Amino acid sequence: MSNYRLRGRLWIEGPEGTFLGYGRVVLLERIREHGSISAAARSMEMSYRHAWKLVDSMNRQSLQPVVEKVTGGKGGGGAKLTDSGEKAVDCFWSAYRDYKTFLSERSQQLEL
Amino acid sequence: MSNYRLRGRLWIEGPEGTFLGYGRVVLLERIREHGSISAAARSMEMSYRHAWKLVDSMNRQSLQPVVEKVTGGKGGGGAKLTDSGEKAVDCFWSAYRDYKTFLSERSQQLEL
DNA sequence: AAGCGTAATGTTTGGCAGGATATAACGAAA
DNA sequence: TTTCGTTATATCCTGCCAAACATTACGCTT
Repeated sequence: MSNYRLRGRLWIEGPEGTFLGYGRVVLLERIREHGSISAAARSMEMSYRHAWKLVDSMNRQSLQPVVEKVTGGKGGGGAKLTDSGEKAVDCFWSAYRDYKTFLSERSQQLEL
Repeated sequence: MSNYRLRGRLWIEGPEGTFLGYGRVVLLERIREHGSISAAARSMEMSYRHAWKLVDSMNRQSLQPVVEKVTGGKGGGGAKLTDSGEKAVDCFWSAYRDYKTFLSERSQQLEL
């Protein structure tokens, strides 16, 4: 067995650059779990501002928004993952799994 | 056809982190072409310092050095790609080709 | 009307990777 | 012994991006 292994990063590119990546998808799942961008950000030690920008970027690049947001109101508002968001999450994880498989298999064939 | 496509980065990881990546391999090829680290760096608008560090990192992580260096002497010295370096370059490009193919094929299957 | 916690957005700060700069060591060739 | 362009290495400088901080808007609840 070799000292070396193949590694990489994967993302889905949209009109404005990155649409979905590992961190973005985890953020979406946290939003689903916590019901707000701010709670999701806190839960993963990300600044609210950064989280908000990521959500904004994803929504801008998606025909249907991935996250629906309510500002003001009971509890100050919140955010929820849309059906389109769920689909995006699934789509990314599916590609991510295949990608991990590829890296793992191709790693064995490294000749050095 | 979708507005989205899969993109990624690929590298070969060694004991100290990145061993070979796209930029590093191009640097190795430039060294083969120009016969010195400094000329190679100039040719790709990379600082000598940066290029030197990359070569040093690759050599440290390889059983056999990928680049042999001569300091002083005719023309001030120089550097050449070793057989081991050639093999490393080939190995990376081979994996890179497969990676590109994977990304391209998997991109078509994106459902969003 | 006041309070609450969130969304939304602007401004400032800080960390650090890489570039720029400087200088020494090197050794063949003239 | 001088010259030359390279390798080798330390130190300073800078541009960028994320984090930190600050503020406003919002609308339901009480």
